[in-house]
Amino acid sequence: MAQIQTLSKNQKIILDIIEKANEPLKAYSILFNVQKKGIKAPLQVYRALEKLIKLGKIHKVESRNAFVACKNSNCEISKATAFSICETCKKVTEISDQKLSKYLKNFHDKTGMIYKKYNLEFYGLCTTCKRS
Amino acid sequence: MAQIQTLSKNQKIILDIIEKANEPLKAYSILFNVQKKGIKAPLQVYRALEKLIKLGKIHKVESRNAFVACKNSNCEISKATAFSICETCKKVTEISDQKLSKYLKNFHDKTGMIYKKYNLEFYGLCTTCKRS
DNA sequence: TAACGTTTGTTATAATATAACATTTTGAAG
DNA sequence: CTTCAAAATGTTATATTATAACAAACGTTA
Repeated sequence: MAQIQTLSKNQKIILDIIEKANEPLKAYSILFNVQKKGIKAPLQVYRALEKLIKLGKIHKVESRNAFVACKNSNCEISKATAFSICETCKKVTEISDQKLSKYLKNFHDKTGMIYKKYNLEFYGLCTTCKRS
Repeated sequence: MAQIQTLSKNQKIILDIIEKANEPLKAYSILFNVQKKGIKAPLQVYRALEKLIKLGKIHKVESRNAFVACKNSNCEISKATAFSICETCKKVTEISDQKLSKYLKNFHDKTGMIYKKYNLEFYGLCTTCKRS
């Protein structure tokens, strides 16, 4: 809550739109939505997005080039994200599974590489689309 | 081996370049590389890439918009991919870890969604960059 | 050969993202 | 309160990534 105060004008406007959407938004669709509020250029949107990602307020769904609000207070500043994506209805949901995140946080391979961050995207059929 | 025979001319050319590269290649850098071989348009490259992905010969590294040859005979036709990405030197390696892939293949969340596919990207520091 | 799916070739354009530069706002330190 | 630096803004231009739409050729296999 205190942190929201530190957001700038553009950042607030754009976070607000992303939070109110019930689906990931594309940068240019955000741009279209905020033009009435005086944000005219792509770069203004991309800059706000970049900052919001750094703050962990939003995530980028990489395989969709879309941006979604973080529903998980435990994302640890955008370091660890997992999504489920329905290939039929395109619905994207942030997965919040303690076991999964613990498993991945502790994962290390043979090479000895240090992992600071990950992004996981599952694709499949959601329960609604499964039925039909 | 038998399968490689069924690849078309463009598909072979493009797979060959991706396999010989020791890093993920961007579509337009592939395009640049094959122009001497008569492939002139982006669409020719993208079409071949799409097919090669379907066949599991290559993968797309989503967060990089780049394409890399599959080093894993057990990717099951591109259904399950995991990469490690060094944020310093940008090196991308396909992770081949039985336990990890088994864990993710069997993962299911509360929603009951069926997962047919996933893509996981770890970001961090590789051993070489760690030292310096 | 006829019919079909796949691949190719081509032009044009859509969609996504960043470079470069000038200016303004903000917040903390003196 | 002023000054300074960091952050944010505004703007134009351009780079990068990807697909639409259409016509033609190829390769099976009936």
